[in-house]
Amino acid sequence: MKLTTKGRYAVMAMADLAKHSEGRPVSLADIASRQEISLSYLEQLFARLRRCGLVRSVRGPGGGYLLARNLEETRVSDIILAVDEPMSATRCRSNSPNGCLSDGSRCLTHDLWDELGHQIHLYLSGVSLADVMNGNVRRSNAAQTVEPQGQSFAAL
Amino acid sequence: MKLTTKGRYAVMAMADLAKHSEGRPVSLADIASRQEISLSYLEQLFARLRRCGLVRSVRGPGGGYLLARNLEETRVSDIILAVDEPMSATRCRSNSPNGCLSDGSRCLTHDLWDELGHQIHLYLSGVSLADVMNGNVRRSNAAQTVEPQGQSFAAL
DNA sequence: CTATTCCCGACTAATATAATCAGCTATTAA
DNA sequence: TTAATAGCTGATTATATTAGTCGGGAATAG
Repeated sequence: MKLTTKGRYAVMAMADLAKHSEGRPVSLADIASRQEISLSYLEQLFARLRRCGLVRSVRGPGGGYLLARNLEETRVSDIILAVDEPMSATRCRSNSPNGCLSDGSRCLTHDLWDELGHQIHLYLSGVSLADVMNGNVRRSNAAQTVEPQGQSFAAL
Repeated sequence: MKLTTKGRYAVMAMADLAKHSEGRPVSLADIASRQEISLSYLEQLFARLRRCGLVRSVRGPGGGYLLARNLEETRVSDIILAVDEPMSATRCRSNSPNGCLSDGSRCLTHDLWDELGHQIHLYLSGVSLADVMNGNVRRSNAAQTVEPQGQSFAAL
């Protein structure tokens, strides 16, 4: 799972859609002006969101987009996966479908990226649009096998 | 915390260094050829790693780089933070030092990105180079407040 | 019919990553 | 003292991705 501003745009737009739609379609032009994202760029993003079944479109005047599922079933991970293509597979240049030879064996960091991706997905698939809307997002209780180190994480 | 191939290169290189140094400096040329990364690019990365105190350099023939700390104290998060500059602060265009006004209130997704960054940092700061070397990486027990959904995470 | 809005593909611009190049400095060893 | 090694630096180029633009097309409500 790649984490770029592209996915952020998509989530912002979906949150905006969720907030301003009350059963009625919301036009991209509205979302664009509220979120300050270019209309054409939004169109590209929503094309993907639609293909992935996250939104439904309604054409013509008064048209726009509707959430295809309800708030609780729309997960942030789905949104990001819809618009961002997957990371270039750990950059292990191997072609074997899990091979990843670097010194003859599996490259040292393979499992790390694999597991990191898993962790991120785990977190984001546990957050729905409903959670985002309601501020049900803060809960810092992740994997905690190692004792924390005296160190700031200013930059996150 | 930005997650790009740049940080991956750095972690791969550090893992390689850890593996092939037995108290003796390892030259970037060796790492470059083993990991198939361009030498000059590695030099750029190691310049940062050195400035952040993660490695020590030894010049002259037989020189190269040494880990500045021991394996257990060198965390993956440190390596990535050293080479990747921090994410552009959630793309909230606000300047107020926590403001982030989008509709007049804090933008809807702010806390989400904030918390995601926190989660990622939490995970990566819990993994040391020693863990990477020993394969002590797999342990999928992250925040699990919401029941898992029937859905594949193929792409990570 | 006409305005609205989704839809689509191609194109451009801006930025970041990755790589290259030329030349320097410190250090070892012959 | 010289030559070779290897770190160090800044400037430059190449490539990829993100972000945005443009010009049109198709559906639909009024």
